[in-house]
Amino acid sequence: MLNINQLEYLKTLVQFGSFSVAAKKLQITQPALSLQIAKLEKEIGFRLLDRRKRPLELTSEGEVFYQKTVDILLKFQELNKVTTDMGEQISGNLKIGIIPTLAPYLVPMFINDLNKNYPQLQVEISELKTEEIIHELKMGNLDCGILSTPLSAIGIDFKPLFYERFYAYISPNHPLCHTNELKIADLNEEEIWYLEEGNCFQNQVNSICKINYQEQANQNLVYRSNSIESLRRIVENKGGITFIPELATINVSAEQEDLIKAFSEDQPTREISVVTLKNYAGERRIKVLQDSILKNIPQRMKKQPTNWIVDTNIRI
Amino acid sequence: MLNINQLEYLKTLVQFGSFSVAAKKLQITQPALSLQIAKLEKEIGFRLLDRRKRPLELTSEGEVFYQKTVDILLKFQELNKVTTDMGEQISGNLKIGIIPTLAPYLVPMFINDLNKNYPQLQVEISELKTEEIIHELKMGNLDCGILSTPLSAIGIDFKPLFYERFYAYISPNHPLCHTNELKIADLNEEEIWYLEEGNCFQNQVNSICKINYQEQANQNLVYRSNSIESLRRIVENKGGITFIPELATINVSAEQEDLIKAFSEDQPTREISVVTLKNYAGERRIKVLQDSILKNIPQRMKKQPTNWIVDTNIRI
DNA sequence: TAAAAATACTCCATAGGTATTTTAT
DNA sequence: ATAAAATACCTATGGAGTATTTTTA
Repeated sequence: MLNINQLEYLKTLVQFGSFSVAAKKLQITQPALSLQIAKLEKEIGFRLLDRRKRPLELTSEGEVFYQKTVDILLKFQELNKVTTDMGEQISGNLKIGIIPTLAPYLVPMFINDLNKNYPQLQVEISELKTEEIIHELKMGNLDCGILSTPLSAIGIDFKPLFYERFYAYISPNHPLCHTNELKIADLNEEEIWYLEEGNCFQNQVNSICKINYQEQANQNLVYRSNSIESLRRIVENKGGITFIPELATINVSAEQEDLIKAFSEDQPTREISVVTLKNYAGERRIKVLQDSILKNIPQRMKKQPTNWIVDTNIRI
Repeated sequence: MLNINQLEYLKTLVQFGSFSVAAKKLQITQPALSLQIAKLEKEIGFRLLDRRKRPLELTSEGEVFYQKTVDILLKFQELNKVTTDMGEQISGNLKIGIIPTLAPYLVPMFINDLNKNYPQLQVEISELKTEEIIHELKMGNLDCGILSTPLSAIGIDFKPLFYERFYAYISPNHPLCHTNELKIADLNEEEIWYLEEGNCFQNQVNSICKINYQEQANQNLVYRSNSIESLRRIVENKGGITFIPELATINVSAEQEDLIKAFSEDQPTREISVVTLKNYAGERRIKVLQDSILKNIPQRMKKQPTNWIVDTNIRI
């Protein structure tokens, strides 16, 4: 008789493309995994995987079976959420995906509070880009994501949490460092350091500056980073300008403080939301997360600004 | 660790409202069932059922859990259909619900052919009314239904199979038995024998005759039957008229033949379809059923008539 | 030839059985 | 008082482990 474990095993196996690697992830031995997959294949009467390929590949029938498998496991997780969500105190685990331009600043703000108030709740945080978060949500590998919205992806719901302004971070050697009235139009895009493509923060910066991506070969350093902190260091050491989000302006040294410049008018802002699958069954734990975050961020960031909310341009 | 069997057990237990009855249906002993449900409850941390009620009742948390359970079991059946649908020859089982005004005439026409050509396919047929068929489909207890359409029910697909005319069945003592030009308007609704309410055939008869239901107390016999055959016997013995569907006009004795009267103009017709859940995973076995039926019914019934297709007035 | 998957076997957890007691109408 | 559910205990199937061989990139 077909069982849930076998499906779980199949999913992991397909995800990692190797019996031994998947077995390790599943915390069982490789022979145990081989055996269960073999049993599953015998039960259903056809081969799920082509063992000659490395990494392993699904057969065409296996492909269909695998899709249904992912479906079922999702439903199963829903069931588990329902049960843990019903207990007296929130328990179980909460897997959160957070975009890299937010994670290092936001996580320290709420995580201790959350852990302290809900000691039974096992929190797992992964830094992932928006697309990755959506994908992992749909695969049932995450409970929720914290990322910038609006965003249109089928089967996904989002609830705005707070609003975060964009700031400029300007080298002390740069003339704009001393201006009082910084405007977007004053920025020279040749002097700006960028995040690697695929970060939604960067999409937004492009849209703010109306840049069409093209590699700038006229600089002697091209450094596309995934982290705001890296760019900040570059600006400090090599000059130039970068964009930083509001949460990155909190708890900085006095010298760094001097390099942070708000825009004087028409301040660009990004909306940060919690996203889940539609019909996600763990409402209560999401509420708890939301509350914990809102309790620990500056008051002013909670209300929707009337000015410029920069779209993410993400349509999945 | 929560497993599929336990969910299957829960579903059956809720369905039958008794441990001992459900255990029997599940082909296990009552203690085995009690134990598994107890384990399940321990695992999830709350009581699923109120044992003090008889029949057993779900607790309020149990209600939520049960809904998800039905969901999962449906998905699981999908998976099983996928696998059996993929094998060389069609195998597994096919649970069909057929409305009572169709079943006794249609089933004998195709069942031998189907069994002979697909010996590996275990066919289970239940006579059920339309609403029951829809409900059982949604509960995952049926693969498909054969009933009269059009019908609007969310999550349900239907494919027309054939078209069946309504005939009058008239007592030999009745003057209309000898007319050549029978019209709907000639019928006196006081003389007509009816099926019990809830049969879609009866809805259609009402609509044909433009009757608004009201118990006719002026007769010395009120007999609301669930079967066409019963009404036919009544007409033969007590006189009067009833409606019969076209398939009930085939393979009848010479005497009965004489009592069957077609309507001379504007012949009312019902559309018969195969219904499944949307996204039903066993497409191939449904195709096989369809082909077997179409192969064995009169050629003329297969083409959509231009005249009067009577609506079922079923909106679920 | 080295890493990965399959096979052989051993062990133990647990689902399910029988017998019996407890509970509820 | 009787029927239904829970409990106690036993058995056996099968999942997971270790050791080893076979496969294939």
